[in-house]
Amino acid sequence: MPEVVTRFAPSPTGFLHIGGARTALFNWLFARHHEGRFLLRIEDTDRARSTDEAVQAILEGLRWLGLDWDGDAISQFTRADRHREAAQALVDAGHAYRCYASPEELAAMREKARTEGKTRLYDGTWRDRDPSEAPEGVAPVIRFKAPLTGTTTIDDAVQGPVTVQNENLDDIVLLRADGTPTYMLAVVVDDQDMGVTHVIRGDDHLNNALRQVNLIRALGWQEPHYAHISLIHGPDGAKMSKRHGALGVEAYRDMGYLPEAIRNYLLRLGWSHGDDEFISTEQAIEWFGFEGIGKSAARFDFAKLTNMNGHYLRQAGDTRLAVLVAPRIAKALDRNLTDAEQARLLAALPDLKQRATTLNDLAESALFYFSDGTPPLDDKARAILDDEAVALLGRVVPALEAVAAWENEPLEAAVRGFAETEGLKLGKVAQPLRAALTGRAVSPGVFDVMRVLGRSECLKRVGGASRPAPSHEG
RNA sequence: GACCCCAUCGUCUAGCGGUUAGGACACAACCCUUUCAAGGUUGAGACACGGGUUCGAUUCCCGUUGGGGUCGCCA
Repeated sequence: MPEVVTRFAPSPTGFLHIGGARTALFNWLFARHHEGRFLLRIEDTDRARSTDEAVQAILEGLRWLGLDWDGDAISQFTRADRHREAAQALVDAGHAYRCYASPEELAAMREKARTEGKTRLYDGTWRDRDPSEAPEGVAPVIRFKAPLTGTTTIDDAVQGPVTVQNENLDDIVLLRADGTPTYMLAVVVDDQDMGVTHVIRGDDHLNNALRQVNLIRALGWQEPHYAHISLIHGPDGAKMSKRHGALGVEAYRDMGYLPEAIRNYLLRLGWSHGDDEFISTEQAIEWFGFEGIGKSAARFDFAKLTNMNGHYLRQAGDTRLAVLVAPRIAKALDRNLTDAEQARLLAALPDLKQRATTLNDLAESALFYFSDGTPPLDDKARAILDDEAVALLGRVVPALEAVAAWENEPLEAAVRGFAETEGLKLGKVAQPLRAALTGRAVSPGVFDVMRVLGRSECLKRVGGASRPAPSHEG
C-alpha cells in the first residue's frame, strides 16, 4: 500500500474557523493513523482576498491545536506557472479551449439557463468555434471541455457513490483572462504534484469533486480517494461559515478552552467509536478511520464542549494551568502576580480546577486569593454575613488563633469543635467563614481556602469581617 | 429554480434485519456534602411520514416531507 498523503488547504481570507479546524483534524488523524504525511497548502490564488495575517492566524491556530504538518506550508500562488503549464497541455490535447464570452454574455447565458431550469449555465458558444473568429482585443479565459453526455461518479469514502449526469456539468474556467489559474485547476494540479492520496474536505466541495475528477482524467492522472465530511452547523442548524458568525480557534482559546478539549469535541462531531466519549489523541490516532465518520451534518453544541473542557481542566497539570491562568488573573487584577502570589495560585489550583469549566472561569474563581484582606463581598456573601454571623466570626477567631499547624485537619478539627460548643452544625460556621475569606458564597472547601491563604491572611480577613461596620475592603 | 447530499432523544451519537433502541451533553429528582463543582443512583426524552422487500424492519429499496450544500474569470 502506497504512503498515505493528506492535506489541509485553507484559503487565507480569515482566521482558522472551527469547521476548518475539524477538517484539518480529520486529515491529520488519518495521516497519522496510516503513518503517512499531512501537508499544508495555502490556497492564496485570490490575491485580492488573501492576507498574510490570515496565513499567520491559520498557522498559529493549527499549532495551538497541536496539528503539526509535514514539510513547509505551500503557497498555491507561487505555483501559478505550473498551473498554466497544465492548462496549456490541456489546450494542446484538445481538452480545453479559449472562451471569449464577455461578462454580459455570460450573465445572459446564466439567466437563460435558469429560466429554463437547466443546471448547465455556459452554453458552449466557444467550445468548438474556430480561433480565427476571436474578437479583437478580448483576452480569453481557458475553459475545460467537460464531457457532454454520460455520467460521472466518484466513490466517496464517506458519502458512498455519488453520480451526476454530465449534461449538468459546466465547462469550468481553468485560467482567467489575466492568465492566473483558478482554484479548480490549482487544486487538481497541486494535489497531483504533492502526491495527495486522500482528499478529506468539507461537504461543500462534493459538487466540485465531480468536476475535478473529469479534469484529472483528461490530464491522465490518477484520481485521489475522496472523503467529503459533512459541515458543522450552528445551533440554529444553518451553516456555520465565517460569514455566519463562526468563530476562529483563537476565539475558543481566548474563551479558555483547552486544545485537547477542542480536539476531542471536534472529533466526536461527526465521528464515533462506539460509545466512547473522552478519547485521547493517541487513542484517536489508533482508532481513526473513514468507517467511523457519519454522513449527516452536526450542530455545534457549546454546552458539551464546555463539559468536555471541564474534564480536561481537571486532568491538566497544575504548573501548566498556572501558566495559562496567571495572565487572565493579571488582566482582571490589572497588575502582575508577585512570586508569592504565583505560589499561592499553584497551591490553589488543585482545588480550583475541580470546579471550573474554562480557564476564564478558573481565573475568575481564583481572584479572591489575591486581595489584601477580605475581598469585596458579593450579594450572597453579604446576606450570609448578617449581625449574627459577624458576631459568630468574632468568637471563632480565638479558636483559629489556637490552631498550631495551619493544615486542613487541624483547622477542620478546630472549627468543628467550635461549632459543637456553639451548638451549631458545621455549615453554620463554614458559610460565614467562606464569605469572610472569599467574599463569596461559593468557593473551594473552606479548609482548603484557609490552608492556601495562610494563617495571617486568614486571621486578617476573618478578624476584619468580624468587626461591625466594614462590608467592603481591598 | 436546477443539481448533489443528509434524516435515531432538545443536541452529539451507538445500532450495520429479530435489542426492554444503548451512551454522552443538557434537564429533573435523590444520595454524598461546609458552599459550589465533581462523583453515584434514578427519571423524563428519539427511530420524520407513506409505500414496498421480508416470516420480521430503526436497519434494505422507492416516494413524500424536512434540512443542508453547490450553482463566479471566490476558494
